[in-house]
Amino acid sequence: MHQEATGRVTRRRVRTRANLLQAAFAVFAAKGFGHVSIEEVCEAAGYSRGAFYSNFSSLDELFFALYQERAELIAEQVSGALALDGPDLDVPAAVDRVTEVLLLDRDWLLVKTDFLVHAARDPDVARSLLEHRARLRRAIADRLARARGHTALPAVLGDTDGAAHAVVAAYDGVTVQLLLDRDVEHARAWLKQLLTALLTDGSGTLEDTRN
Amino acid sequence: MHQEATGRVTRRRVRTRANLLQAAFAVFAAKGFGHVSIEEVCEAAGYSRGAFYSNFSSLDELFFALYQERAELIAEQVSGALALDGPDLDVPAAVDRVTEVLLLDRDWLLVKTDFLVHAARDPDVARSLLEHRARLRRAIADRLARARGHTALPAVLGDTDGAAHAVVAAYDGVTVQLLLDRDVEHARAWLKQLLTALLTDGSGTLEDTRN
DNA sequence: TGTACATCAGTGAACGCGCGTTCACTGATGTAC
DNA sequence: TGTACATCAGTGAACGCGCGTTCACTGATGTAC
Repeated sequence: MHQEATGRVTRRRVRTRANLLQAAFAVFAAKGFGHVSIEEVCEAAGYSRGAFYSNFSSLDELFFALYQERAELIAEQVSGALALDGPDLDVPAAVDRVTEVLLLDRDWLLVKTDFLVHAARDPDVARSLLEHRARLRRAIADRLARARGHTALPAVLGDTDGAAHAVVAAYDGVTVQLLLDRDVEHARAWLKQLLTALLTDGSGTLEDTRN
Repeated sequence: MHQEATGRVTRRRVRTRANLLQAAFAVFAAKGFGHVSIEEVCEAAGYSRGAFYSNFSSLDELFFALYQERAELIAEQVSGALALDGPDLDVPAAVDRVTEVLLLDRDWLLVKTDFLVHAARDPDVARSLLEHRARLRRAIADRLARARGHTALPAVLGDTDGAAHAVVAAYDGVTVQLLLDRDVEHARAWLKQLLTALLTDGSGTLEDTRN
């Protein structure tokens, strides 16, 4: 690594690292990880290239740190949105709040998808991403389990764990469409519809939100 | 463009172009579009860099041509899988066949996802990808419409068009998981389960196919 | 709190490689007779 | 079918730039007293 064996971390270092990560996020979102040079990140952050090498050993390492940081943030927001209802879950309200968080930031969706294709080619990175997704699913499944009895899940998906899987798949699927058509409102409505369809017994017809 | 105004296209040219595209596909799949140089594509195809410039003006242009070609191929296979049943659609059988085609080739999923992040940053490319997706959805919706009455669709998704949207979203969602865990059998079972859940009224519980 | 000193963090110049791009050339292909 | 000629397609050397990587140096930061 780059800090000495003492484990000493100065404030300056923390600040520089944060600045580099923030600048990298913007540059990655704008141009795509594959088309970004170390030089560009440093320029955007206002540092020389030496500063980069003092904090990271490669763009890959920075990208990994960046993803971890942001994914952690999102995971907390989702947990927060799921926790608001007290002990019993109000499924439609929770769907609304989670949908809001998940599709808030196009830049994040871009960077997240860049990270996906990156992880798809590196088993170690993939494992870490899979673990992150598994944690997210577990949080959803746990929350759904607490709501059972109040709102019945459709049997086709199996248990709450199956439902959580389906929620994540729906999120990923809607993300793809949103990345292409840039229509956030439509994506949100569509995701709400999908999630509601998946999480409630299909007794009510929803309004049509498609193009 | 690169051929003269005459529109004359020699066989040699066709062959070279096809060789370059095929080599590019392999190289893109292995390393990712963002990490591939023109030089690498030429080396893989066994041509000099001049040959590349004689056929394409940039890697972006080649990538676009490559995507169009392959996507067309897949679309035909899907259409074929949907058409096998004669006038009336056997939903479960069709789901099996389509699932088989869609998740057959990991390399294609990788390249396709690379193309997605590429398109997400270029509105012109995005439009073309959206049109391709719309065509695919229309084919699905048309086919579903012909099966109605035989197999009822769940009302929550709206009409056949809504169902087609959901099918594509499910495909995209499962693709993400497959890219990470590389478990094709699991992905296939999971996609079948999702599609069946989406396309039939949820009266039967399917076996559990998750990890 | 202030000063002296040691260590650290970031600078910016330098080096060199990979590769994008061009182009004069030559062997391959197609056409006319 | 064969030959002569014109045009085309791909070659490979050359140029130069962008940028990854290194490193001696210096201002910044933290510590000891």
